[in-house]
Order: sequence, then structure tokens, then C-alpha cells
Amino acid sequence: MIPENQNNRIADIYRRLFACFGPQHWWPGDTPFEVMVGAILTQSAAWRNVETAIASLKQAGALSPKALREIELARLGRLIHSSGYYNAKAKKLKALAEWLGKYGDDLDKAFAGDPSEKRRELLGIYGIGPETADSILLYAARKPLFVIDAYARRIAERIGIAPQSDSYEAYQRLFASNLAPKARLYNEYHALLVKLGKDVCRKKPLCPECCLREVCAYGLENS
DNA sequence: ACCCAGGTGGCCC
DNA sequence: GGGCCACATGGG
Repeated sequence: MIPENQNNRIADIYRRLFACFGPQHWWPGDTPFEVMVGAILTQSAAWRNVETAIASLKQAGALSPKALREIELARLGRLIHSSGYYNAKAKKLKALAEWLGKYGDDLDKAFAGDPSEKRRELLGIYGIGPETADSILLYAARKPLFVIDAYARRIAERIGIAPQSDSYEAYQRLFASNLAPKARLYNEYHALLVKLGKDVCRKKPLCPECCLREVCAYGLENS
């Protein structure tokens, strides 16, 4: 089912990335609920700005499902101002908190059941799309759902292994079908792709001595 | 001054 | 099913 030979480029890239950078210890966050909040706040935003917003929520005692349900929308927007799209994201956080309320704010209950079924349920929540749903299921619930983000797409394109379709699901299949379905592996792989994308390629595009040279060069327009 | 960062929903065709 | 646009801050 899963190619274990050297032709498995997906698995090979993972081995190289891990050998180069080691474990990334994702997702940054003290609790599963904080991970869920971070997954929404980081939508098209720099993580630095999300950290500031989460710190504000903590400071205000608003980092719990109950508090998010009760807080005034405008005040919530002010607290998460630094993460950008703050009006939209305030509504999204409330939608998330309302959903958790159906499970008595018990994350174990909320995440119980078939992961792909749970994924469809999350996609029904306002503000949760494919990447946020998978981030929540992988990093907060430890379910083996591979997360596709802009980095995963660009890196796959750059090394010439992009799927025919540009759809989220096509990219997800590309990675998942070449890996054992382990949450620990998916966790580390996605984090390493982000590490490669933002901390390495932009600073050292050619990486001449690196075993990841072909992977790191993805951002070059005319390489 | 511009460009982008760990996307998503609402339209439109 | 795809293409476009609004949503918005902060750092390079």
C-alpha cells in the first residue's frame, strides 16, 4: 500500500527534513483548547501576531469556551486585534465555543468517534475550513489527518511532485498516501514543512551544502 | 511603499 | 467546481 522504497519521495523528504532540523515540538500551545484557538487566529496571519492575541485572551481570562461564549463580540475583537481580520475571527471563535458547548466543553467527548466524520462536523462550523479542521484534529485531538498549507503546496510544486488537481484533498492524498497514518508523523512532517518554508528557504534559498538543496530552492523563480 | 504571513466565506458563472 | 474578493495587522 505505502511505498517504502527509495522512490517514495514523500517519505524521503521527511527523513531529510527531520535529519536536518530535528523535532519541531508542534503545536505551540499550552492546552488543546489553546491549540484550537490558535488554529483559527493563525489563518493568513503571522504567528507572532497570534501569540500576542492569545496572550491578551489569557490576560483577560477569556481563553476558555465558556468565556468566549459570554464575552461581548466587540471586546473579543479588541483582544485579538493583533491577529488581523479581528471582526471575522471574533465570530469564528464564538462559533467554535458554541460547538464545544454542545459537548459540555469536554474535548474528549467533542473529538470522540470516527475522525473523518468529525472532520465533516468541524467543516460545518463557521470559520473552519479544511486546513483549520485538520490542524485541530491533528494537533489538538491527535488524529492522523495530514495538514496542507501554503508551504506544503509550494514545496510540492517546487520539487515537481504536485498533484494534477490544485484541490486541498488532492494535496492531502499526495502526502497521506505515501506515509503511515500516524499522528506523530503527520505532526512532525507538517511542522518541518513550515520550518523549511519560512526559516530556511527565504534566508538561504540555494542551501548549497544542504542535503535539502532541491527542496530548499523552491522559492526561486529562475533557478 | 509594497509584500506577505501556518485561510475562509460569500458571491458569481 | 473554479475564480474573485473582502477580511486586517505587523514585520521585512
